[in-house]
Amino acid sequence: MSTTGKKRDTYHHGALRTELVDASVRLIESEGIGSVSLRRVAREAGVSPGAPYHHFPNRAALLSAIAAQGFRELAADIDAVGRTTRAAAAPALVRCYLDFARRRPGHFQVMWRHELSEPEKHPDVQSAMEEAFGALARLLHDVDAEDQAGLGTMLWALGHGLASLTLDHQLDHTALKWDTTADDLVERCLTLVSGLAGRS
Amino acid sequence: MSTTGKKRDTYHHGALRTELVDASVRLIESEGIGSVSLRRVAREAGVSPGAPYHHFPNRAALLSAIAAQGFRELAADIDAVGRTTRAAAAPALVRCYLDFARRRPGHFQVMWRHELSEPEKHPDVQSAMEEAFGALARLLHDVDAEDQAGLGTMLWALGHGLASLTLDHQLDHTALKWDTTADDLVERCLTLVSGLAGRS
DNA sequence: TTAGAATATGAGCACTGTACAGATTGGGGT
DNA sequence: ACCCCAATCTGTACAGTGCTCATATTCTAA
Repeated sequence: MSTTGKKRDTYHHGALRTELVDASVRLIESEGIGSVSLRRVAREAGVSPGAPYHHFPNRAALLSAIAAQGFRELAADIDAVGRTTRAAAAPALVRCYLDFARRRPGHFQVMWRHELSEPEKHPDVQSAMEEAFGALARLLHDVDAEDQAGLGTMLWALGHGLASLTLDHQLDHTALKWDTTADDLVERCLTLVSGLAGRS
Repeated sequence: MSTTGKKRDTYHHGALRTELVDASVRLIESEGIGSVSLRRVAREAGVSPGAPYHHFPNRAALLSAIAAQGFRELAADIDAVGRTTRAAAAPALVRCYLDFARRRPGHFQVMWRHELSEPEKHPDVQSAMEEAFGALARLLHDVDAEDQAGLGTMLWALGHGLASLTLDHQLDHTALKWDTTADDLVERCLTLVSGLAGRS
C-alpha cells in the first residue's frame, strides 16, 4: 500500500505521520506488538530514526494515535448500525463490536492496553473512547430498559470479553471458536443468560 | 516483604526465581508494566544483570510465569467458590472473577497480553489457563442449562469484560465505578440481560 | 572428599528511546 | 519575486535494554 522502505527523492516525506501509524498497525498484525519500535517503524517508512519525533513526542504517543483511530472507527461502526439495521439493537451492537475486533485486530490490541488508559497522558484516546460510548448510548436510545447506562456497559463488557477471548485464541478449546459467526455468538449468549436470569 | 535491593553476604541468592516474579508484580502495580525490565528487576533483587537468565530464558518467560501463577490462583479461587458458596453459581463466578482482578491487578494485566497467548511458546500459561477453565466447568456442573460450555464461556467473557473495563478506569464516566461492589455489578448485569432477552 | 550441576558475576554486542544541533524545504507576508 | 520562518528531516550521541558467554563461586550427590 504505502512506499515501505523505498528511497525517497524528496527531502520531506509528505505524509509521514499517517505512514508511521499504518506501518505500526501492519507490524502489530504481522509480527506482534513487541516488534513495533520507533526506529523499526521509521526504517519501514524509509526515514531517519529521529524523524518520528517531529510527529509524536514518544513511542506511547504513536500507540495512542492508533488507539484513538480505532475508537473513532468503532464509533462510526456503531453509528452505522443504528442507521442501517432494523433488528434488535443489543445483539447488533455486540456483533458490531466483534466484527470490529476481527477486522482491526492490531488496533483492538492497542486500544485496551492498560498503560495507555491514563486520561491525563493520552487525552486523544480518552475523547475518542467517549465518542464510541456516545454512539453506544445513541444506539440503545430506543431500547426500553430500566437502566440505559447500565445496559450499555453490560453489552459493551460482554462484547469486549468475547472479542478479547476469541482474538487471543484462548477459547479455541471451548465451545466458542474464532471462526464462529458473530451472529451465532450473540444469539447463544443472550439465550443462555435469559435462561439463567430467573433463578438468581 | 522481600529483601529489595539489599546487599547479600552469600554468593547465591537462595530464592531468586520467586523474588524476580514478586518484584515484577510489585513493579507492574506501582510503575506500570513498561518499567519491568529484566535488568531493573535484577537490580531490585540485588543481583547482577545476567542472573535472571538462569531462571528464565527471556523476558517473555518471566511474564509467562506471572500469568501462569495468576491463572492458577484464579482456578483455586473458583474452586473455593464451589466449595463454600451455596448461592447461585453464575453470579458467584462473575463476582469471583472481578474480585480476583481487583486483588491482583498486576497479574490480571499480564494474563491477557496477546503476545503471551501462543500456546507453543508458553505451555505453562496454557495449562494454567485450562486449569482455570476446568474449575469453571466444575462450578457450573449443577446448573442446568441446555449448553454448559457455552454458558461458561459467556459468563467468563462477561466477567472478563467487566474486569478489564473497570480496571482500566475506562468506565468511570459511565454507570459502573471501580468502587462499585462486585455484587452490585453482577446483580445489575443479570437483571438487565434477562429483561432484554425476551425481545431479541 | 570431590566431581559436576546449579547459580552468580561482569564484560560485551546489537538494539532501543530520546535529545539535539544542523540541513533542507514549503508557504505566508512583503 | 523575494525572503524569512516554521515545519520537517538528517546524523550523531548517550543511557538503558535483552541476551550471550566465559569465568567464578557454591551446593549436592556419590
